[in-house]
Amino acid sequence: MIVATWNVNSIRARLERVLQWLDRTEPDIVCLQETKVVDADFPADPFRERGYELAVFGQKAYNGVAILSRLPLQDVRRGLDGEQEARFLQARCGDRLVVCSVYVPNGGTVGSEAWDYKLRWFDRLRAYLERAASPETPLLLAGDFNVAPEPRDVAFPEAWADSVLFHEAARAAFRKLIDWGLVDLIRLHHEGPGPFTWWDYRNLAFPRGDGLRIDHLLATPPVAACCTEAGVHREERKGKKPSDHAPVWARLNL
Amino acid sequence: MIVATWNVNSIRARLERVLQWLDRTEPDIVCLQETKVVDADFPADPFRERGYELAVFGQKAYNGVAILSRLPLQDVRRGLDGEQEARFLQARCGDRLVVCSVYVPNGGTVGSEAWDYKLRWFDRLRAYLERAASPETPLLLAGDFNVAPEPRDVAFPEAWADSVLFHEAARAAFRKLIDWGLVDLIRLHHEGPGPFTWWDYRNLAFPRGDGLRIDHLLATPPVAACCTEAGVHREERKGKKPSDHAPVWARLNL
DNA sequence: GCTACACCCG
DNA sequence: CGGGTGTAGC
Repeated sequence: MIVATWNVNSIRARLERVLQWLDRTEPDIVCLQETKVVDADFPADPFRERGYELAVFGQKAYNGVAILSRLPLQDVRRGLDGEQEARFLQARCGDRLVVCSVYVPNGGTVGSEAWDYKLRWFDRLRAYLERAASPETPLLLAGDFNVAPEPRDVAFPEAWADSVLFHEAARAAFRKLIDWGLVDLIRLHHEGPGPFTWWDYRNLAFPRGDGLRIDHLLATPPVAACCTEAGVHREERKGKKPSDHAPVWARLNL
Repeated sequence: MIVATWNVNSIRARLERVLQWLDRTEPDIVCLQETKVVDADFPADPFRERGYELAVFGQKAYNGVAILSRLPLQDVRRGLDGEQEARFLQARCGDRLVVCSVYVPNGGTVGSEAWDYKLRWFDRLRAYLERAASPETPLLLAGDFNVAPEPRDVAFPEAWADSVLFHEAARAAFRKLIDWGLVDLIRLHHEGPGPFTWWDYRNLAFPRGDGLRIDHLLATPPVAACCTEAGVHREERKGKKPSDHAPVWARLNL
């Protein structure tokens, strides 16, 4: 089976591209972020027509997460410890695999209130895992973590050193999450540098090759053990009306 | 030769549709209205590539008129008696034919200040013709006049009787303009009702057939005498991203 | 740059 | 409804 995550930067603005990618990729499970739509307006029908069950958790203008699954979706949990922002959505796909679609706060600028919120959000996510999950059971955390964990995850690390996406404090928060018991599926199959998953819309970042790897598929060891392949669909950052993020995918021999 | 007028409701939003229509229609002269763009941002290159000379007169958010011509453009005049609003543009196309792209004020609501301005604008246009033109020389006034002159120019005349587009005072102002010495080229070839040129974006006006004929090709007798055919490209109101206006065209055996 | 949003306008 | 404007967020 194929699992994937994609920050689509508005599911309504991106619908045609997402559907075409879906038809080409045929993933079994997809986590979406920044859907930017309230649940009543989520364009569910084209996904249902393609055989997916949906769990959606949206809000008015920002954020918004969703899970598409060809396996039966159950035990849906919306929000991290009952927060109102639509950044966390969990569901069980099929018998055992628990999947979380995650959109970590960007952090604004280093030192801001938003920055504090981002670092705390990592702590709260780790606390949630400690209390509600176990590294021994099949769990997939997929989403936009807004952190490039290591220098090889940044095309020009020096230029990004003080940014919210690569600041040492954000990387430390990400590492603490990993240390709970998660495996970075991309790094099982790619040494790097890259593959990158995000290029700023501004400053010609994509043509200049100024990418970061901030979208991740993180899984517990029983899931990671059966990951045979993983990658990034970089071509989705090209052409007309791309998201600023590319999809990240992994093949699981479950 | 073919002459045409089209209120495009933003040349930037409509560019692809206008170019495709141009390639299919191959008009020699086109008057555009509601280009909604300052001259520096007018997308001139695709028109030049197709063999047109351009005269443009635009402003920031509203209005904006342009003339495209395969014949040499000369003697360009911008604005009606030096007004700032981009509603009038005149040029000579080729040796003798003078062409004006005209965007008459809508008029807001009957009785408003905008309504007064609309009626006066017609007076000023007539005064301009009296002082600067002659019914004996080749002149084409093409544009959105925001007036349906007669009941046969409105699909549901009773419903529109008190509107700014069909109010008796607006029709009288239009008639006075015609009486200077202009011929309505569409009415040379169509008895009506219709053909209509505008359907409100709101209230499902197009599917309900609720159209008005408010865009006109008005010409002096020497031009009208060689008009062999005229019509409205109603299909341009269909499909994706249509303008609310359809192009009006005429064939001149000049 | 490319999303949203609110507002103005026909 | 579908253009324009501006502002905010990333």
